Amino acid sequence: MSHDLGPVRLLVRKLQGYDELSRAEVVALARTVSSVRTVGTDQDIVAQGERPGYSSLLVEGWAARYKLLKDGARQITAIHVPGDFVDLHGFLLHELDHGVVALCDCRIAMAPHERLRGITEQHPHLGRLLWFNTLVDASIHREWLVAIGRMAAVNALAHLICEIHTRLEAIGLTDGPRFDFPITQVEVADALGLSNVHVNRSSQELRARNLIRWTSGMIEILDVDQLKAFAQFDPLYLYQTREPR
Amino acid sequence: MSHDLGPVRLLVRKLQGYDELSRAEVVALARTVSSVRTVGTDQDIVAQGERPGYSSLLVEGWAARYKLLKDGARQITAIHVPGDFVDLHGFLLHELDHGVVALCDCRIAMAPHERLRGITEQHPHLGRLLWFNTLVDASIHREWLVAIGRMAAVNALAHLICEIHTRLEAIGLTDGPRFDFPITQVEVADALGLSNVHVNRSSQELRARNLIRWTSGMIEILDVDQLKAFAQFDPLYLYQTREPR
DNA sequence: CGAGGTCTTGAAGACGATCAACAAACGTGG
DNA sequence: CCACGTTTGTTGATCGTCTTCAAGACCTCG
Repeated sequence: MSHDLGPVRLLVRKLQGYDELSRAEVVALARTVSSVRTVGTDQDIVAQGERPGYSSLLVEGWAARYKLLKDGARQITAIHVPGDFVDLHGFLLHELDHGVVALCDCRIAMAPHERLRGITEQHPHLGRLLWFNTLVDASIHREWLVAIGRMAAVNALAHLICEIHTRLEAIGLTDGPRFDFPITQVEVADALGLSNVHVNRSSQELRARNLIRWTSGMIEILDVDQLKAFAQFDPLYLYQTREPR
Repeated sequence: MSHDLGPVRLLVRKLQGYDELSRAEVVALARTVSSVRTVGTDQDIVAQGERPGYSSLLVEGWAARYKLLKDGARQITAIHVPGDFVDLHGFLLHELDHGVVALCDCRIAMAPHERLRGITEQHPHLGRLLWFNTLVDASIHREWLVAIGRMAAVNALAHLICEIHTRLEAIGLTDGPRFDFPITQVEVADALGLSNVHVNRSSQELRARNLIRWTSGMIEILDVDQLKAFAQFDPLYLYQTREPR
């Protein structure tokens, strides 16, 4: 059943981790998505202030939501991996308060807002799962607020690594404790509200503590339990539990 | 029409700022809310990890979502004012990843989750507006990430003051540039990821610049335009525009 | 009037930023 | 396959914002 779903394959897999999906719902979801396009590294998938008539589903590649300050500083507010909608909230918000950039070459599927609205009318349960999906985004925002606001840089970095690993695991994109991490230290810095220099030194500390290995676009967690403890990482906020929603 | 709505009065007013509400929808909303209870200052409205069968609507008073770290540090991830659902997301998330505390004496109305589910089944448009409401929460989270991650303390504080003023204005709880601000500097510090000492000094700077007056639980903005410029405050992220959703 | 919370102030120190330079890795074209 | 330029990662030195600790002033409410 997980074959041949095309662009929605990983999304379906992720949603099935939240609640059971009926066959009709899977079909409805697959029908919601139209064409697929590609976006190159560092290109905007959606620009800030834009009003796209569709939401973008990340099929392949990594992306980030970001906001710019007047002095050019950038804050990344979310990191997205395959199976994530990068702007499902655009369906109801209409005008986006942030941009979305491709962190590496991406394949994007488009879900027209009128069809999403159709789901809320004809498939209330599936509609609730999409709503749920945006609630997990918000939950991740809150966790990042804690990391950025109250944790030391090293611990926040460890936390981010735990989170990404856990999210990739849910869609089958990990190789045990190892996973592709195709983004730069500058981008991590913009996500954690730090300077690139300090991210570099923090990552060195994690390596010196033998918690991770991080080379050429790939991270390996050497001691999962210790890293989680160091980061005070509790995966509850990712809500990867199957319950009737 | 805005009289006699009881506990949902301010919520209805806020939602009407997002989109038109039909009479039937207002009635459905009013019927969703059952009893009202009171919660005293510093008491938990919802405890972290709880699974309440209802969502809490703040009728009167201020509240905050927060998370605690092991060393006792607290990060406030959202500040709520009357008319806000403090945990509408609990409807679908079930277990809360954070606590909610009353910042002053509060009156809380309860919306059972089964009735909220009924709204998504029988009133899809109203359901979308509730979804929308949680999307604005998430948008505020993102803006806070920017403030905490990339702005200097003084500017972040100014930004928070602009936000609260704008949100209170939408529900008619401002007196021109003045509004009740019934929370302590410690609580502001926990929201901005700062120490209370630094919040104190930052607030002094805002006062020295003649941007605000802040005395005995009340703030007055002395120069709205200058304060907004200083905070780089753009209210778009609050989505106070009426559009078909 | 007293007590506890809140605000304010000062001094010292830490964490992270900034600036600048260099090394390593990568991709591209010759 | 190598040469080259560009991006990314790394290091050192200095600086600044914010934290911590501690004490005192203020204020509010019983």
